[in-house]
Amino acid sequence: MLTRSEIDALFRPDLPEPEHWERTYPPRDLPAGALVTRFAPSPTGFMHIGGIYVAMIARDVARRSGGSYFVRVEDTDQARGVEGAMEQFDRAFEYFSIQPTEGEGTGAYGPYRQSQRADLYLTFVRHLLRQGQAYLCFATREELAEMAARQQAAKVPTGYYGRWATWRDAPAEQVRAALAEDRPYVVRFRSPGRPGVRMRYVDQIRGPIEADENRNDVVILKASDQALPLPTYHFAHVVDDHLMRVNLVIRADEWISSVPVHHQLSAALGFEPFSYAHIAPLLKQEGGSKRKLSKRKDPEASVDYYIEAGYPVEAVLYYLRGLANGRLAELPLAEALTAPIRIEECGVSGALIDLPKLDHISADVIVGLSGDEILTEVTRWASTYDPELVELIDAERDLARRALAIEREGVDNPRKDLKKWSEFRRIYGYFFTRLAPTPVLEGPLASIDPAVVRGMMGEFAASYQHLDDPQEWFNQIRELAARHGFAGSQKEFKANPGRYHGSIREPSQIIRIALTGSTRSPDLFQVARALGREETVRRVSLLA
RNA sequence: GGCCCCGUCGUCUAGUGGCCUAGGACACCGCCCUCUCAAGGCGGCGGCGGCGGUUCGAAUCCGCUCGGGGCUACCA
Repeated sequence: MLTRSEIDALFRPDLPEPEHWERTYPPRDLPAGALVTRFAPSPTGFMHIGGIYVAMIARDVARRSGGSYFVRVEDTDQARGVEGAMEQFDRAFEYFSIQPTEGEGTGAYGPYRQSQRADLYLTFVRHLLRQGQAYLCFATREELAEMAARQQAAKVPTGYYGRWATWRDAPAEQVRAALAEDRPYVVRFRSPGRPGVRMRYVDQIRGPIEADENRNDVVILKASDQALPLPTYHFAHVVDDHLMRVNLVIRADEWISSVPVHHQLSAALGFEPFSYAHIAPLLKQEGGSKRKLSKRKDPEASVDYYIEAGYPVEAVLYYLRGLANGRLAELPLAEALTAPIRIEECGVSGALIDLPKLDHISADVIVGLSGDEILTEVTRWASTYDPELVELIDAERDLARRALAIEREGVDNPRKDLKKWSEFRRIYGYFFTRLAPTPVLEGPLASIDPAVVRGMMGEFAASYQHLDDPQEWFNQIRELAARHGFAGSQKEFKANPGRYHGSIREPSQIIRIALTGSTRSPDLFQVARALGREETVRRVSLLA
C-alpha cells in the first residue's frame, strides 16, 4: 500500500478533509418525519416521461411531509452530456408544475450539479485511499474486456473481484512504478464482500429485499487522465445523498441490484444507511411483451409528446398519479391532484402507458372547463404549435365562444369531444370563416339525384328562417324534406322505401355537410345559430 | 451464465385464508336515445401464468416451474 504522503500527493494540497464538508452541510433542521428527496436526472437527452413520473412522486412525498425536494443533475459522464438538456428539464418541470422546492440560489446544500462538486468526491476518495478501503487500478480497458470475456467463457460472474482483481493487492513498488510512468488509473473500492454472504434491506415500497453481498471492486473515481476526474454514479450517489441530507432515496427500480454496492460504500464512509424506495418503471407494449419506454423508439416517452399534443397538465398529472398510487385513480380530479401519494401504496410492477386512458381522463378534464377557459388554453398551446389558429381565434373570438358553447354550456352532460388542444382545429375549425368547408357529398349521399339536392338546398337557402326554437327550426328541414320526396322518419322510409328518395336523415346530412364539411358534427340547429343567419345561408347555397 | 425485481380481465387495478360465482375503471361489442357524431344510460365479452403441496377451505401461505424486466460499464 502507498504511504499517506504518496496518496496525498495525488490530490490538491488544499483539498478539504471530510469534516469540512460535514460542517458545510450540516444535518437539516426539520420536524420529525419530514422527508428530503431528490430527482437525479442525467442530461443525456430529452426529458423522459418516466422522469416526470419519478420526480412527481419524489416531490409529492417531500412536500407532504414538510421536507424538501431538489433536483441534482448527474452530469458525471462528460462524453454523453447533451447541450441544452438542463434547460429542457427546467421547462418540463415548470410545465408540469413540479419545480424543486430547493435548488441553486435557494438551497444550502448545493451546488446541485455533480460536475461542480468534484472536490467533495475527491475528499472522500482520498479518505478511502488513506484508510486502505480503496486503491489505484491501472488495468486498461482492453485488459478489462479480455478479463470479462474469460469470465464469461469460464461461466463465472463477471467483475473485478477475487483473483481477477489484480491491482487490489498489488505491491506498492508496482503501483509506484505505474505512477512514475504516468499511466492513467481509476480508483476502485476495496469491497469487503464475502462470497455466499447475503445482505438485506427494507425497501419502502417493496418491503424486505435480499441479495448477495457486493464483491466487486467497483470503480469510484473515473480516469485520472481526464481534465476533471469525476466519480461514478455509485460513489456520487452515496456522497451526495449523505451530504445533501437526503433521507429517502426515490429512484427507478433498475437501481435495486446496485443497492449492495451503495450499502457497502456508505458503510465504508461511515454514513448512516439510506432508506430506499424503488419505483416500478413505465413500460410500453411491444408485440406480446412489455419493455421499458425507449427514448429512441417511442415518441410518447418524451414529455414533448404530451406538450405538443396539448394534453392539459392536470390530465397528465392525474393519470401519472393514478399509476403511481392506485388509490388516487379512483378519486375525482380535484381530490386526486391534492391527495398525497403514499409511497407504501405505490405499485411494484411496471405499468404500460395507456394513451386511450389518458385521452379519456383528458376529455373529463376539458369537459369541466368553460368555453373561455378552453379558448385560453388552446391559444396558449397554439401560440407555439399552430400560430395561424391564434389568428383565427383572435379574428372571430365571439364565434369561437358560440361554437364552444354548443352542447357544453347549460346542459346536463356536456359534450366531450375535445381530448387535447391539438384537436381543436379539426373539431372546431369549420366554424371559422377562413376555414369554412367546401361541401362534397360522398357515399350514399352521392347517389342522390343531384338535381334533387340542388333544388332542395336552393329552396332552403331562399326560404331559410333563423328561428331560435330548436323544434321549429328543425321543422323547416322536415317540411323541406317532405316537399322534395323524403320520408319524415326512418320508420316511415323503411315501411315504404320505394316512395321516397330517403328519409329525413339524408337532407339533414346534406345540410350538415354544407355547414360543417362533415357527416359528423354537433347539433345542427346549434351549429346554424352559432354561425349566424348569413353564414348559414351562404354555406348551404354552395350546394344549390 | 450469475444475482435481483415482477406476474389478477387486452390495459390500470381492488383483493393480505372463508364476505370471490374474483369487484371497479379504460378499451372493445350490443342496445337505448337520435337528423349525424360525441356524450350519457343499460347490458355483454374478458383475468388469478403453470404444476404440486399446506388447509375443511387458497388469487391470498409454501415449494418448483414458466414468462417478462433489470443489473452484471471508467452509462446513469
